[in-house]
Amino acid sequence: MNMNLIAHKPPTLVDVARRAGVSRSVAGRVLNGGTGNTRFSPQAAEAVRQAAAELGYRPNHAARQLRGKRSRTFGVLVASVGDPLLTFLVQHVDAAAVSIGCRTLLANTIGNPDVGPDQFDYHVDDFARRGVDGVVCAVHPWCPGDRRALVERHPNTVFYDDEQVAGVGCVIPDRREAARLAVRHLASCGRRLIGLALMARSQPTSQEREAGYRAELEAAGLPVVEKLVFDGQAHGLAYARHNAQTRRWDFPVALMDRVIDALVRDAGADAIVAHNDFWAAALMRRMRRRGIRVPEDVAIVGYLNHYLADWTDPPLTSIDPMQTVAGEKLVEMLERRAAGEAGVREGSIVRVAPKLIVRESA
Amino acid sequence: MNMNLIAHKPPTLVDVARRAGVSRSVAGRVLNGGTGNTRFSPQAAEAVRQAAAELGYRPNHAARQLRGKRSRTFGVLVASVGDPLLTFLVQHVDAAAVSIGCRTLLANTIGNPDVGPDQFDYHVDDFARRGVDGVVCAVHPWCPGDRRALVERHPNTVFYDDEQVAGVGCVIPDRREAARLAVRHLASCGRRLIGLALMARSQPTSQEREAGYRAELEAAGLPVVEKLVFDGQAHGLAYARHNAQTRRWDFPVALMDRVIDALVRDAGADAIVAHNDFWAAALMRRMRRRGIRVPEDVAIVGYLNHYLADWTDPPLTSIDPMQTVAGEKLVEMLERRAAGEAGVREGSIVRVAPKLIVRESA
DNA sequence: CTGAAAGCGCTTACAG
DNA sequence: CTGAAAGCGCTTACAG
Repeated sequence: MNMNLIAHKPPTLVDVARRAGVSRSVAGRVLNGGTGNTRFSPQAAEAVRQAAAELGYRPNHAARQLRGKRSRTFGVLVASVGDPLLTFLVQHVDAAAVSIGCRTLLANTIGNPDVGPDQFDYHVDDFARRGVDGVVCAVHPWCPGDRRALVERHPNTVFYDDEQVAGVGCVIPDRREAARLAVRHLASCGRRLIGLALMARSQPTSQEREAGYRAELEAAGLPVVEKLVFDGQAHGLAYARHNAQTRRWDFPVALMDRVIDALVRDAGADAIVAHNDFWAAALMRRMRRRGIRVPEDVAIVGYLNHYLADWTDPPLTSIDPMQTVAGEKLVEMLERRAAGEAGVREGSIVRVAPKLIVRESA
Repeated sequence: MNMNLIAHKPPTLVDVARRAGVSRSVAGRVLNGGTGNTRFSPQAAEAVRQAAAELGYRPNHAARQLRGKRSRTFGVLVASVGDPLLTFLVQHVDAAAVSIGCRTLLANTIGNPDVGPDQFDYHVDDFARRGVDGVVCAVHPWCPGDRRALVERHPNTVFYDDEQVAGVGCVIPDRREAARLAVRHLASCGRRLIGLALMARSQPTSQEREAGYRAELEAAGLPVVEKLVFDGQAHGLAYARHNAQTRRWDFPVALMDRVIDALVRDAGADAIVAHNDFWAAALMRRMRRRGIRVPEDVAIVGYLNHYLADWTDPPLTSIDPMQTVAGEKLVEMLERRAAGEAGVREGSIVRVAPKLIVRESA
C-alpha cells in the first residue's frame, strides 16, 4: 500500500502478469478479450482479472495504438466550437462517440487569432499524427479549407451539410422538408400570405428551402407570389461574419428592416418563415419597434431550434434540423467504416428529417 | 508517385533516415530538435529535413508518447458541452491549448443517457489511459463526481469556479466585483432602488455577489434595503435542471413573477441585477406582459454575456465573467506544471476580473 | 558527429 | 493451454 508513495507509475501488463503468476501473453489474452481469444484456462483468467482489479490496471492507449489497434478517436472539424449553428451537432457527435467507447477530438478551423487565420490544414495534419479513426467535417461550405486533401489524408471522412466532395459519406439536414413543415404549420394556423426570408437565394440550400416552400404553398392551395420571397443577397451583406476580436458572429441587423419593408409592408405577409432563429429573433424585435405584433399580426417560424428560441419574446416556434440525429448518423457511418464493415468509399448521402417545435411566435 | 496507390502507410523515421542516407538516430535528433540536441552536422540536418519534407513525414504521436513524451493533450471535464453556462470557457480553453501546440479532450459528465447518468469517473479513468498532461475540471460544484479521486489520479488538475478541493489550482470569476460593476453602472445611470435577484442565497457564490452589491451601494451612497434582495431558494425550485430527454436545461420560469412581485411591485425597484442572462431574459419578457418597460421603468443587468444577450428584447446589458481570460489562465497553469516549471501542488487561486458590456437594457 | 542498441507497453503469431 | 519472442515507431544514453 505504501508502494503508492514511492512510485506513481501506473501498473503495466507485466505487473499484472507477475502478480497473477502467469506470462505477459496470457495476461494480455485475458484482458484484451478480443475475438475468439479463449486460449487460456479459466483459472488463469480468474487470477489475471483479480490481479488487474487489485492493481487498478488500465491498458496503455499509446502502446495499443502503436501495436496497430484503433485509436478510438474521431476528429471533428468545425469552424468554431462556439459556433451557435453547430453547438448541438458537436455535442451529439461526442455523445454518440462516447456511447461506443470512443472519443472526439474537436478542432476549430477559425477563430483562434493566436495561431493563425485558418487552421484547417493544421488540424488535418494533427489528426494524422494522432491516428484518428475517422473525421467528421462540419465546417461550413463557405469557410476555407482543402476538403480534397482532407479526404485524401483521411479516407474515412464524413461531412455534415456539405456535398462539395463527391462520393464521400455525407449527412444533410432536409431543408426542403423543413420549409414544408413551416409552411404547413402556418397554413394550418390560418395564415394566407406566407413570406420566406432567405439569406442568399443563390445558395443551393436556399433553393432547396424555396422549393419546399413553393411545393407546400401549392399543396395548401395558397397563392405563390414572387414578392413574398425575400433575397438578402440582393440587399447587400447578408452573412453573419465571425469577428476574431470578440469571437462572436456579427449579424447584419440592418437587413431586418428591409425584410419587414418587403414582406410585411409591401407584400402584406401575415407570416414569415425566417432564414434561421437569429433572423427570427432580430425580426421580432424590429417588428415590435414598428408596432407589428407577433404572432397576432405576423407569425414567425425560425430554423435551428437553438437555445435562443426559448428566450426570445415571444418564444420562437422553430424547425429543429435534428442535429441530434445527424450526430448519431455521422458517428455510425464513421464507425462502420472504421470497424471495416463498410467500404470507405461508400459515399451514401443521408438526409435527416426536421421537426417542428411549436412555441408562441406561430 | 504511383507508390501512393500501393501502400498508404505513412512514412516513418526509418524511411526518412534511409532516404537521407543517415541512421535513425541522427534523423531523430534532427527532427525532434529538443534541447541542445545539436549532435549532428549541418549537412546531415539538411539532408534529413529535405527527406522528411519530400516524404511528408509526421512523427507518430503514440510512439513518442510511449517513449515517455507528453501527450500534449489536456482533458476537459464539463457537465455538458452544450451547457450554455460554459460554452465560452470550453471554446477558449481549447483555443489556448491549440496555441501552445496541444489539444483538448472534451468530456461530458452528464447528459448522455445512452451511457449512464454520470460519467465523471469513466472519463477520469479514460484520461488516465490516454495519458493526458493535465485536466481542467469545469463541472459545476453541484453536479456529482469524485473530485478527490480525480486529483489523486491526475495531480495536474485545475478547477474552474470550484474550490471544493483545497490546495489545488483554481480559477474563479470574481463575482463580488461583478456585482459591484453592475451596481456602479446602474447608479451612474441614476437608478436609486437597485434590486438583486439571487438564485440561492445559501450558495457561497451568491453571498459573494451580495457582498459586492452591498459594498457598492454604500460606496454610491444608496440605501441598502433588505427587501431589495430576492432569494429564489426561499420560493421553491430555483435551479435550472438538465433534462436528459430534450438535453436542454429546464428553467424555473414561474419564479420570475415572484421576482417582479417582490422587487418591483413591493420594494419599488427601478433596476435589477439578475442572477444571470437567462433570468434577465425571462424577467424582461414577464415585465413586458405586466406593462413594465425595460429600461424606462426598470433597468436590467444580466451576468454571463452569453450569445443570448444580443438577441433579447431589448438587448441585454450584462457582466462578462471573461471566460476567455479564465480559459487562458487554466491552460497556463496546466502547462507550467506539465512542463515542470511549477510544483503540481502549487494551489494558487486566480480571480478573473469581470467586464461590463453595455447594451440597451440598462 | 554518428550509429548500433535498448526499451517504452502492448499484441500476436509461433513453438511447445 | 502456455510462454518466449518479435515488433509497432520513436527516443536516448552509450560507445565509437
